[in-house]
Amino acid sequence: MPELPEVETTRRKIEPLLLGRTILEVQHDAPHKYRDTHLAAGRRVTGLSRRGKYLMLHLAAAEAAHDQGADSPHDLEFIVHLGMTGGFRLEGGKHTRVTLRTDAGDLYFDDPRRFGKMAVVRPGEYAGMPTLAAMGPEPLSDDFREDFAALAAQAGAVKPWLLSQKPVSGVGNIYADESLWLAGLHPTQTRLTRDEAGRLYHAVRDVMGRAVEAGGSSLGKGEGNYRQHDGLSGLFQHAHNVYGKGGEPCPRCGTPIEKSVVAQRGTHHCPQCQPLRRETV
DNA sequence: CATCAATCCTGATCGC
DNA sequence: TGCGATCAGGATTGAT
Repeated sequence: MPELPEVETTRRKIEPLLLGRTILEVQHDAPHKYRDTHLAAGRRVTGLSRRGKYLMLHLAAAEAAHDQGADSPHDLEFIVHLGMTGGFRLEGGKHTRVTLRTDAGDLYFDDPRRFGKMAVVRPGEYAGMPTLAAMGPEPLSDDFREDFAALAAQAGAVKPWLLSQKPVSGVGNIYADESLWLAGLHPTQTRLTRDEAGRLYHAVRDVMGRAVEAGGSSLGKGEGNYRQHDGLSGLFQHAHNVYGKGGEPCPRCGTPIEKSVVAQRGTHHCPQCQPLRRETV
């Protein structure tokens, strides 16, 4: 399930395949999921960026001057969300949903469960994408500061709060569980103290930083799992401490990891290391 | 406004 | 071994 580290890895991997290329055509059969992607035809990719779990191809007129190095101005953004199972491939297959035809070859978007979405918009016009419009700071940027403690002090259950993308961007189910374990916080803890918020801040940065370095997490053997465009796996799944490890001993204290459901998501935590602090009213 | 549940999807896995 | 039921979950929408 692509979260920030997987999307960032995807960005880095497909950048050399798309940068400077002209998109000739975008083929698909689901206009509702891939809105206005026909507008990309005839435009050149001048850069690839990422915001949270969203990938953006910067598009400019094909005849615009070819700047070297820095990203040149663009007048359209081709936004891609990988959903649960989306990913780019060098060859088409059974689950190819979108084909990007370029002047330097084709790139295929595979998405078995069809949760992925695309849209072409004017830069920054995210009215139709409320989560992107209200996106919190990048966890690995200087915009993410410990002053998020002020927000955390007012927050409801901490895991759903993280998953909302508002306090910080790019955290999904896997990295929420891993960050909360590292911070020693119960998934349903509310109204974090300053100390708790500080621990969570550092845990999110640590987990996300290491996961990006590892190329993200690749889980399971099935087709629907995250892979890089060349079929390579990320490595961070080997560093998971709690996700997918219900019943196994906590790496820190040996207590069996508990599996539960929080906010309709499979949730893993150590009852010993991550106790729920009762509100003292 | 905040919280919660339903919805979209289909391959993998589980239970009998 | 087969087959139906269940699980997985990010973002959005609708309900409370």
